[in-house]
Amino acid sequence: MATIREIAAAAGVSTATVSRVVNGGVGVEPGLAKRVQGVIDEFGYTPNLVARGLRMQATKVIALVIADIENPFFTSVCRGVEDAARRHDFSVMLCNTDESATKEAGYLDILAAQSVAGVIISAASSTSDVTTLTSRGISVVAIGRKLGPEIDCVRSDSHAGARNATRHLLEYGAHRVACITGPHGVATAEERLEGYREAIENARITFDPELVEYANFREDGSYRATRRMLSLANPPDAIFVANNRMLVGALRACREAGVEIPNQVSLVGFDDLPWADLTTPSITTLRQPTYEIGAAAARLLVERLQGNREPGREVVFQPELVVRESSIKRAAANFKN
Amino acid sequence: MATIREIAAAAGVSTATVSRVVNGGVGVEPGLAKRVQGVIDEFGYTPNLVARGLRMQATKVIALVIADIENPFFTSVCRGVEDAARRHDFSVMLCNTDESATKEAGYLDILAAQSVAGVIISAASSTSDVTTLTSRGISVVAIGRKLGPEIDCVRSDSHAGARNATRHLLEYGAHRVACITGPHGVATAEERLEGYREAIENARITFDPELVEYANFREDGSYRATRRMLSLANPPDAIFVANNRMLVGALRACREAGVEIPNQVSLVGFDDLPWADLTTPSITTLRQPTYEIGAAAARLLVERLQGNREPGREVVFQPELVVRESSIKRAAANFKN
DNA sequence: TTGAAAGCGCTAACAC
DNA sequence: GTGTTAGCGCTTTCAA
Repeated sequence: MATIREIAAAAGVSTATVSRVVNGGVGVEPGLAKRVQGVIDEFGYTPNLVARGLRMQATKVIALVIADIENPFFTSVCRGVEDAARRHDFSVMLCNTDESATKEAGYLDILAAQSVAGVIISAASSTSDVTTLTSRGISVVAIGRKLGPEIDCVRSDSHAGARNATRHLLEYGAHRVACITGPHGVATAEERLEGYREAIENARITFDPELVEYANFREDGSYRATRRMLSLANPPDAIFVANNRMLVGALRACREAGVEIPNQVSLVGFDDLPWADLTTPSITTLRQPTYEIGAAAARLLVERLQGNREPGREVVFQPELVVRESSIKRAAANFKN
Repeated sequence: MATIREIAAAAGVSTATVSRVVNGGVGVEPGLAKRVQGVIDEFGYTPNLVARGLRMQATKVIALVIADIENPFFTSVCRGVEDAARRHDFSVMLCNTDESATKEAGYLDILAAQSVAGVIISAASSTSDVTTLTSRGISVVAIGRKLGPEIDCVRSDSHAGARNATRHLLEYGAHRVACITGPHGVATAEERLEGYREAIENARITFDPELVEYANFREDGSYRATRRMLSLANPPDAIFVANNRMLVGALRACREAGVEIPNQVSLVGFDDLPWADLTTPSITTLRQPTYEIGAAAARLLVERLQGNREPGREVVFQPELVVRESSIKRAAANFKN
């Protein structure tokens, strides 16, 4: 691989001139620039990004740290980030923490040591510590929840979404609504539970702890939770499930138990699914603008990298309730019509 | 952020000694090593990976270049790669090419310039050129198809899988089997079509070009293809769909057309889906060991990085036909029982 | 066993 | 407008 020195030698100029040409050619006499560019093309020279990174103390890489790469929510966010980043010549390094605080901390160390330009993070838990990054001047944008007063954040309104979904279930004929939420200490999980609880209390229904379970945001967690709830002496007639992968587990548990959806148990999930309209019954979900969330996060980050020094900004999206068949009990639906 | 010089100064030793301690402490007197380590811990020093990368002309990063991050196949492969890579202290940089040769070429340039240790690539098309990487001594492992005699490859047997799936459809009562495959020039797409064709010809059925369509490996492509086929004067009574995202499109088109599955049209998809058992009817698919494919690719790559110089190796997995409801016509099923 | 010093490839003062 | 040169932080001869 050619280095800048070889190009300089071949073109009969200094490395500084080559560097200038590579970086836009400002302050280089056009004729010379053209000649140098010719040599660059001829050799197929590309600047060594590692050397440039060392010299500049910054790279053109932004990292995206997500909790679960197998969740369509995050992959869509990722596309949003990537498209926006590319427009500003950043490449995106994706790190998957598997919802583990340890893995997350490991990645943050590596990212800091790699001098990434900035980090977009969907923090694993409330104990997540991004000072590793911020203390070295690496900009951070949070997805999902606020990490601090000075850290930009893009999120959707989990609280309102959960409240609306639960109210919807109650309005459409459910009397005993359960909630399966994510892990303790995870902001989105807690907020969604809180929204559920608020809707329950607004409806003057006594909150029943038996109908609430913290699970792991994966299929297996909600599968077990749903099985338990269905075997209760007084089982729920509706379940609000706090993310999309858990919805799959709940659906599977209902199927296996021979429980009819929505007539015996209604179902609403948080986060849409690409196939939510293809099941029988189709699934009512809270849709979030996933791509836009990613794009907004990247935009905020790029602005920081371009020198923006405003205090921590926050972009909040409203989830949209997409009503499908899984939440409309027959009797209630008839009643409504 | 502390540098090696500051640590050296604080410990009263040379940077060489600090470097030795950081890298395992061989050849350093144990007492000294301990003292230096104390200072390192006290300062929270972590070596600058960019500087190390420049000096070593190699980083501890491997890149995974995939065609479609929204495809569960790739995300699962990704997890396999990541877990295997982490065990050898590599971090994984994920690049999504969107099935675009241009994006792919751009990423390969960047990766080369970043001196990544190695690249695992699911090449976008047959024109993919990895010499950018190999000419700089960067090891490459291909996923999906062989990129050259010296390049390791991990793939599943698309040809056999497609043949089996098509034969299965014919055995279970279909007479006019269609095939929706991926883009022209994409190896997996061509091989799956070829396997389909072989099964058709083995069954002494005349190959009908009307029943074959190249689409884009996404929902919308197969949606359009399915609509066209269903409106044919002599429509198919079964469709073999060459990947999982396209299966969704086919399913949706059948639903909208009011076509009953499997009795009017049977369906089989290549690649399993996390929810293939949850639709009504459930979907017959060819399951590939996705996680293992990723893990195997990472293993091959790490071996190369550790000095393995064998000629190009190939690991081939056999897809498993998971028969569910979408491919068993009622009459035929009765007949079989 | 330890240290001095060169140099990885690049950019940006600064000098001309 | 162009060149000289220092130095980013690290590893690694080589000498002591």
